[in-house]
Amino acid sequence: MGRDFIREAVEGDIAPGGRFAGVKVHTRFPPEPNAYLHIGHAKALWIDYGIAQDFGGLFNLRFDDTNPTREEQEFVDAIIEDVKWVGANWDDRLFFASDYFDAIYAWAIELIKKGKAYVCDLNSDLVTDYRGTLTAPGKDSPYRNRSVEENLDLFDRMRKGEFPDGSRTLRAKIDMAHANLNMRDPVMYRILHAEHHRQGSKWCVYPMYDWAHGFEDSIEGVTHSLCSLEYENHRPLYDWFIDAVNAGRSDDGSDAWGKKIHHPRQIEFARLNLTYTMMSKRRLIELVQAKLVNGFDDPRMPTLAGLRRRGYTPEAIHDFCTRIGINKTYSVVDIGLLEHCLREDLNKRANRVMAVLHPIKVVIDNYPDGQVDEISAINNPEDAAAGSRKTPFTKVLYIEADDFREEPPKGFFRLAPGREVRLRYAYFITCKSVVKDAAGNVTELHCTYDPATLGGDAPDGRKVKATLHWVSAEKALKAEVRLYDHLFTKPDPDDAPQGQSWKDNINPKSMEVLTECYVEPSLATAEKGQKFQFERLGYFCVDLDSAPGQLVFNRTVSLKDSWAKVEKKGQKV
RNA sequence: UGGGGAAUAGUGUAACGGUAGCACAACUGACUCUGGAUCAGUUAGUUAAGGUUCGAAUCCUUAUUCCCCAGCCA
Repeated sequence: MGRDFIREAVEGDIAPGGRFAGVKVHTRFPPEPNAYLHIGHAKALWIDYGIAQDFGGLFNLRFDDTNPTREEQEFVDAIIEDVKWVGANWDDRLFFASDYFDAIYAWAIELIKKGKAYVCDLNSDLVTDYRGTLTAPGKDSPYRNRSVEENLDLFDRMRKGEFPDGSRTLRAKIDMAHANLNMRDPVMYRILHAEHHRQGSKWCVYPMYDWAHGFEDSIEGVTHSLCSLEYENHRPLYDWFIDAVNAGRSDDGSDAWGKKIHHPRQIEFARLNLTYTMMSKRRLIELVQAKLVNGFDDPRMPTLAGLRRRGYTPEAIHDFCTRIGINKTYSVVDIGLLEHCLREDLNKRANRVMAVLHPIKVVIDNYPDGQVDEISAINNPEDAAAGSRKTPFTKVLYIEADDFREEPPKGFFRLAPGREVRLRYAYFITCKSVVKDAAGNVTELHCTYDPATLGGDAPDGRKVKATLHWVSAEKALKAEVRLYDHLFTKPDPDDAPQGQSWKDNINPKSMEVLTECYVEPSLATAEKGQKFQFERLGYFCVDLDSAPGQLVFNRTVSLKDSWAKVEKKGQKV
């Protein structure tokens, strides 16, 4: 019960009498190494890997590197790191489509010999012309009926590099009038005099994805080729190619062409879309190249590298992938769900610390000069094992500027002239007076504290309505904090008026850098990537740019802020 | 106007002829040394019209809407 449609199909396939009865379930994640992985890939990855796990099967990581003009080693390395980080385990099954080029080439020769493929001299434009349209049938290439011998000779010379790029292709002989355009004599090989990141200059012809992909899965024994919806129209072609090779072959290998090759089953599902997010690889590359973000691992990017740097955890991503489910319906998931999964995970594991992002100075007038109280603070109320720590309290402190209002609006519980509040784990303080600069801005608060309230409770039982976070002005560490917001201002970045584009919807305030922040001294030894909850503010992690004495934090996600909601509502009225 | 898919609260997803459920969001309230967390509750849905059936989100028919396909990209 509650099983997704793919798992149901797999279950049927491996059941007695099923297509793969008695066979071990085998899946794969087949990225093209031409960009960084994003959260949408994590969904696909988690489906592929999760199904292999659930059925006690095998999972491969395979790079689909059939186009040397856009693939690079940099992306291979980045993808491996990302897949590892997400937590999918391919054991020793890391493969490259390019390692199968010889086998795939041999099958192409076989199809030529079987009269099912031919060398076509039409150039790119003419191939398009001959293909017809969605509603009109195409027409046969004039080269469609070349002899097997001529095709073999020409294809061999294509491989040897005798012809320039684009001058000829090897095509499958299917049906130029087919209602499915993918079946109108698709190109199997194109001539490309390009250096391949693994094959060097060995090849002058490269297989097209459609021709190669089914064989890659076949070679690896993949039972279930899971992919996104746009490949649904291609499935009949993959089946045709495998069937074409298997024609003249038998299970025991006694037929003319030998033994049949494995025929995987492809199942398609809808790719992930997120509100306020762009998932197109092309556009993510564009954002990076146009320097609209600071690289693929910019914490605002939906790339796995970006999410990791932002402070996301693999566990939050797993939870998210599980919750969104699998289907064939176009859908856009609320990014709030991703953030919810993150908060839920971080709430359990991130230690609490105090940090003041927009400091305002507080002087405790009746607190002895030079005195330091080591205040005991709980590291994580959700995890008793996390223990506690000491944090210094002194006469001069910083609190959040937003936690004080000279004229508090209705519903504001925090500090105001004459009001008493609690400083978390420390003392009750009462605001006595305010110091302003020439422009009338509040620069300093003078308060008194009640020594009897050490630890945060009043012996006389009196209550306060607010608890504020604070740091010692003298002992705190100065830090840089980067606040992030959605990269786009609209739930659908493509929602732009006539004449404008998605780029006009980029959020100009997606990053705010605060350089005057103060964090409690216990953070001096925080390591890159380490995650914390800054009490009452949100979850933060130490950025890659951080250095000892030069701490830099990223805001991963804010805490839910019900006061902000109340205040907002008050403004509307 | 060709072919291939898909339609369930605002969003995502269950229900496989038998009480339309869950999660996120939103809104109430309780509790709280984080206006956090937690807990309790509320609002809100089967694209439409016919048909089959004791009974339909589910089966049939028709319509509507949305997505994908005319790279020598993947």
